[in-house]
Amino acid sequence: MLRNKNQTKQKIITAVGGLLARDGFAKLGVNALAREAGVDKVLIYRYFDGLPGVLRSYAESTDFWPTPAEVITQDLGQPGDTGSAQIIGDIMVNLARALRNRPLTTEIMAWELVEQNELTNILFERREQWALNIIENYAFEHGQVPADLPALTALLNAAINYLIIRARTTPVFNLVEIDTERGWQRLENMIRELCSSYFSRP
Amino acid sequence: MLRNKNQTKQKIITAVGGLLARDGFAKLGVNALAREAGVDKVLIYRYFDGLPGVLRSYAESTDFWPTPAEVITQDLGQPGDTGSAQIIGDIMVNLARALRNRPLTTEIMAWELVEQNELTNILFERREQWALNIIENYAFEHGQVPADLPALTALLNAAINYLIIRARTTPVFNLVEIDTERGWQRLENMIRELCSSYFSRP
DNA sequence: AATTTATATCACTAATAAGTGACAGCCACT
DNA sequence: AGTGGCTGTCACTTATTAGTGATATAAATT
Repeated sequence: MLRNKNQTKQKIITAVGGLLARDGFAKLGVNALAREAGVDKVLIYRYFDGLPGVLRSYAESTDFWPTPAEVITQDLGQPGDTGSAQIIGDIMVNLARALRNRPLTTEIMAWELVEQNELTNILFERREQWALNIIENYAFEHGQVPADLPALTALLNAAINYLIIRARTTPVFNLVEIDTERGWQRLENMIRELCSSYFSRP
Repeated sequence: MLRNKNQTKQKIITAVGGLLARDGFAKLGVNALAREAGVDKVLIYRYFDGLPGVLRSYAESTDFWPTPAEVITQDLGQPGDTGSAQIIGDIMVNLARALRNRPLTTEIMAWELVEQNELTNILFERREQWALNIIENYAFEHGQVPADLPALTALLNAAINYLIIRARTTPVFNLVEIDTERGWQRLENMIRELCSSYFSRP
């Protein structure tokens, strides 16, 4: 027993990530968390005032969501800019790849579909902010937003989220392998093709 | 107490639907089910050998998934046929509408993302079968399948599923209202536009 | 060194879960 | 009428959950 409050708090917060990654949100409870952290559960109540408080702290301590730099690989409106369609397509493909490398975020995204809590609320806010930034950047750099950009990104983003969440437990969706690189290549190609044909429609 | 085995079994099966619709899958357990059905829980074990057995029977007794007729409103390859793009777009929009009218199916689709059981397995099989039919019909009627039809329908289908599941608990996704007719109009338009521009790409 | 304060542990309650064994009552058939 | 089997009820065990009050022990302050 380390008589060190901060270190104990840290152990608890770290254990949240461990539990989520290993057993998923379904098994995340006060007892399990205390066991995982190797700490008495009373301390969860004392230091965090219960599980929601732990989640709040955990949310602040981690960055679930990809950074803008991770997703926006082109300088919009700059010399290298290869055009609207490719930019949006790139962003979506990058988002898909970034999320596929974040099993913890995936887990929380799944959670988000079942119940709302501190973690999922924060994830929600960040995503909305993220979407807003893309729209605003795009509008700013290109003068005007085409047709219904929010609807386009909402659809693609929703598809990506679903397939990534789904891939945790199922290898195939609608005849496409969602657990292999090959399958995701097909999906990425389709995302790009959809963007490019949408932006160059008559 | 009705001394009638079949009627009791029926009450239990019906109660599954009621519980799912009202409280969601998270609260579906043996005790809750017995309470809902107004039946002693021992009978769940005697007649169905536990909860999984009930789910199996329930799955056989209900049709979660939209019928082909509900989704395919055009006669493919017939005089009225308005072209590849519109057909696929129609199918997807119809699917979205059909699912939006099936809160129970939505609930089970959400469940499907969290764990696998008899119910979700059956739903999975039907969906794959459904997708296969569309592909085959399409290939048959139009001679050849364009580019990567499975990837296209997988993406659109995934997007639809996600947004419908999501709408249970959240009104907005990526700046689009997913709990109103107006928001879904935007999404439906985008689905159609994506299909039409994809099929008419150079 | 003695006392106070912060840190961690223990032991418990109350609620709920899945699952089981023994019993009560009705019905049909002998 | 009596017997056997089917239908339903009750009472219980075991395990797990969230949450709380009292207590021990290490560290800091006096």
